[in-house]
Amino acid sequence: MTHTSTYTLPFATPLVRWDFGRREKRFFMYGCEEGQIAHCPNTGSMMGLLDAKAVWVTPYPVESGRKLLFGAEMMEMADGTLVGINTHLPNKLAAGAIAAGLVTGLSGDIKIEVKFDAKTRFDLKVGETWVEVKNVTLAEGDVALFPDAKTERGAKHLRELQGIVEAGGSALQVYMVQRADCTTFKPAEQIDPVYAAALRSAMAAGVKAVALGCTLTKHGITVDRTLPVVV
DNA sequence: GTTGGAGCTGCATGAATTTT
DNA sequence: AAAATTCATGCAGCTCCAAC
Repeated sequence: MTHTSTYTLPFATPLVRWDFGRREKRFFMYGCEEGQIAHCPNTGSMMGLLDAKAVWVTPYPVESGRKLLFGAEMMEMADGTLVGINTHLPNKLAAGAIAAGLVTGLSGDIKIEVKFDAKTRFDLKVGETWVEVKNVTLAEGDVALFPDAKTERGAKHLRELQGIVEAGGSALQVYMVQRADCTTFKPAEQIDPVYAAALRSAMAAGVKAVALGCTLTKHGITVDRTLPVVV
């Protein structure tokens, strides 16, 4: 490959920057000034992101009916790195990136939130390949890490993907790295060794894994490169 | 009888706060 | 010290009723 295609997901309106105050009770992001309260759309622990110097928020229209008129989208770290925290976006980003041809060896119709059986659904199905997407926000140096907290579910998903491959199917795990300062991806061995082992096992069985890197601005998120997955 | 949609309930989420 | 509660939101899975 001599060049890489990209995919950009623009924000509906440009984000607004607040000096970061604190996160409270899971759902609230406070700026430093009076009245700066935003909904936090990230269900995770957000490890490493809560000493940010700023939070970038998207304004919601009054007629949206939301109680909070802002939603947090990105954290700005001390070194200026922007980290996307909206856990609803990775599926769209992955679908767009795949459609744009960023992931080699994948083709066919892209469907979102596809039922696998009565209990399980996967984030995407591309042609005959089942795809699970994870949002990555944690990094150590230039290494992106997942998960940022123990995730039994995540390991379960990997075992399911492995089951698909062992039954003769095709499966892919996508890590959507919503920050621009990483050059490789690794499972977070220290945080969740069970997950790391499950990833190695799945990959050995033939589950593909790819990490996609993003560049973020107040106008949108661009998926612009792949990162090597090192296990 | 069958289908579709509106509208409701309940679940899931993590951590601080409050109650027991 | 442990258990329950709270917070906003999205979504799955219901029910109910109207339109065929």
